[in-house]
Amino acid sequence: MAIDMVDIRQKFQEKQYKLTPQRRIILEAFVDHQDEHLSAEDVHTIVRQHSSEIGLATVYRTLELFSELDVLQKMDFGDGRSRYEINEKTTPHHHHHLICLSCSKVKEFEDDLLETLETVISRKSNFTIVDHQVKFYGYCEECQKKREISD
Amino acid sequence: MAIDMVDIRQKFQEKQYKLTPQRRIILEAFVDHQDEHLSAEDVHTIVRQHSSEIGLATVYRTLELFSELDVLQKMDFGDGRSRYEINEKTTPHHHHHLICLSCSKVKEFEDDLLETLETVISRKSNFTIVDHQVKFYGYCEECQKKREISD
DNA sequence: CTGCGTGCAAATGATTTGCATACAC
DNA sequence: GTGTATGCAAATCATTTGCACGCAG
Repeated sequence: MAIDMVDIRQKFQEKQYKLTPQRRIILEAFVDHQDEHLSAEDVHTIVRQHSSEIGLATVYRTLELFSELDVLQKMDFGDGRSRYEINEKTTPHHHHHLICLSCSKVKEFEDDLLETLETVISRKSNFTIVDHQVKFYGYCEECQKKREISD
Repeated sequence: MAIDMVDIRQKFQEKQYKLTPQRRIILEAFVDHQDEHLSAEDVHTIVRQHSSEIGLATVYRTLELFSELDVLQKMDFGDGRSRYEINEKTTPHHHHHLICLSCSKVKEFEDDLLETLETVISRKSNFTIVDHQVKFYGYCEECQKKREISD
């Protein structure tokens, strides 16, 4: 569940990156906010509370860096900003995102069914699939109830 | 294959929208560039060649309008700009996008398998699914060949 | 006519970048 | 020490918006 700090430290050494306090703090923010899909702004806000000043530009640069190192995964829910989450390399389970059209909350759904589809596509299209991203749009349980009331 | 102009004209009348030359021309751009996933800039460029000046702001407003009317479908391939394609309402087939990580070209893949997955999700998560978007990232046939050569 | 549509320029919002300073290794 | 990181402010890029004018119905 937790991040493998040893692994991360190693990746940093390999690439000659420095493990600065800012980078640690930003990483911490993700550990403290598991499964929350934080945006750069979100991270910046969180980080400012915990500690001193970290420039927004640094947050962006750090998020980019962690994405390259596969520590974080950059994702896009179509709300005009990039969001990030910890990349759990230990769990090969791809999870899909259920995006509520009403309250915009994002839930996750564990599933491996897509592997089948990938095989079909690879075969039919001669397209080598490396990764996929699936988003389902609809209405979450809470918003469905609200809708029933207001209708 | 072609757009149903009668249908579109009707939608416009219903909503009291005007079918201006600009709007026609922009629509034409999509007819002339089927399956090409045009961005606002793309449309603007295309349109400028064919005819006189159409402001970029107008292009944006028009694309937004057509999306609302379900004439176009707005999509996001993560390249920092929205892209649009004609919404073929006649074909209920959802097609998925295969995005090449090497040449960035986007191919399409027809498939209905996801309906199964939607049912599973709805049942397990109490999430009412309205729509989905699936993107597969990988390497297209051409780029695979190039890779073999350069490796 | 009349209000919706357009073009232009200016505003916005997320993200990036240049540069002088600061600090991890 | 030395080159990478950081913070700040300015730059960039896609998209949006305000406003006076133009034209489709």
